[in-house]
Amino acid sequence: MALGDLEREVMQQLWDAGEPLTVRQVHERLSRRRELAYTTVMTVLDRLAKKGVVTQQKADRAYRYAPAQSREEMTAALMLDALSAAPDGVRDAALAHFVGRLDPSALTAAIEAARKESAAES
Amino acid sequence: MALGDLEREVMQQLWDAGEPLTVRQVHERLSRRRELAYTTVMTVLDRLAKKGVVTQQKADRAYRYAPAQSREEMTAALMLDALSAAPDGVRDAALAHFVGRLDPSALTAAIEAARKESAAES
DNA sequence: CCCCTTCTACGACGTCTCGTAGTAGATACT
DNA sequence: AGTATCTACTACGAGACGTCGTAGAAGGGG
Repeated sequence: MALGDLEREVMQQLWDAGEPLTVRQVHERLSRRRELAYTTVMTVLDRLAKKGVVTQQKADRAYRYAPAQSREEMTAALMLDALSAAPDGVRDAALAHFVGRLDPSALTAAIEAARKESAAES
Repeated sequence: MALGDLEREVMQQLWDAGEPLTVRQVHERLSRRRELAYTTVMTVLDRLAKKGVVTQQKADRAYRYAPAQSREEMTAALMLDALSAAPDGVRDAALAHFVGRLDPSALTAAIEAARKESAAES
């Protein structure tokens, strides 16, 4: 599920908003930085919905769009995709390469956070 | 640097071979499973070279193609790309999500391997 | 009741990437 | 000289994406 540039910008707005947005709202926010037709935003939101990365809820007469996943979840999912693209024998080595390239303190912090997370959910 | 299906298959052959291959050699290997024109393989290798994921060395009169990176390195790089696509504030949480979704024993094994690796290179 | 605004639905077009391949031209072996 | 082998260049169809336009439903104000 690779997103295009504009698609990413739109997701950005949805995530930043923290609540479902209408096409008009997204269009307004994007219009602060660049000129875009209303229908362009609509098309992009529609495509994102068809891809399943945003959800559509009818409220009043306008649809409201919300991300299907948090930024963290989507990012983690993309990383997992990249990892699982490697054939079985290579996956461990690839993971080792990856962690080797991380800031060690960031890694331990992440492990700690993940541990807390899983403890909290049970 | 997202690769297409055929591009991935070609990379697979190059990695499996462990040595630089000519267009003809790659073509032969791929032909065992599917029918493909020689020039198709050539085009793909050329595109991969232009993307920088394989290197071209002239040997005799035929080019020989070799992966620019190992499978592990490329996979790790892709994971890092996915991670750095997240804005600063989200990156830590994304990493936590990622490690939370890994098999813990795979993770500790990877950390161990990475530690050994960095110790060896110094 | 009719018009204007607001939304969605659907189609369209240009550009890029990718899979797929043909043809032309260089080069070398026989 | 003729044939095989390689690279270079071009091409084309499909699909993704950025970008919009138009048509048509639906509600609010006069």
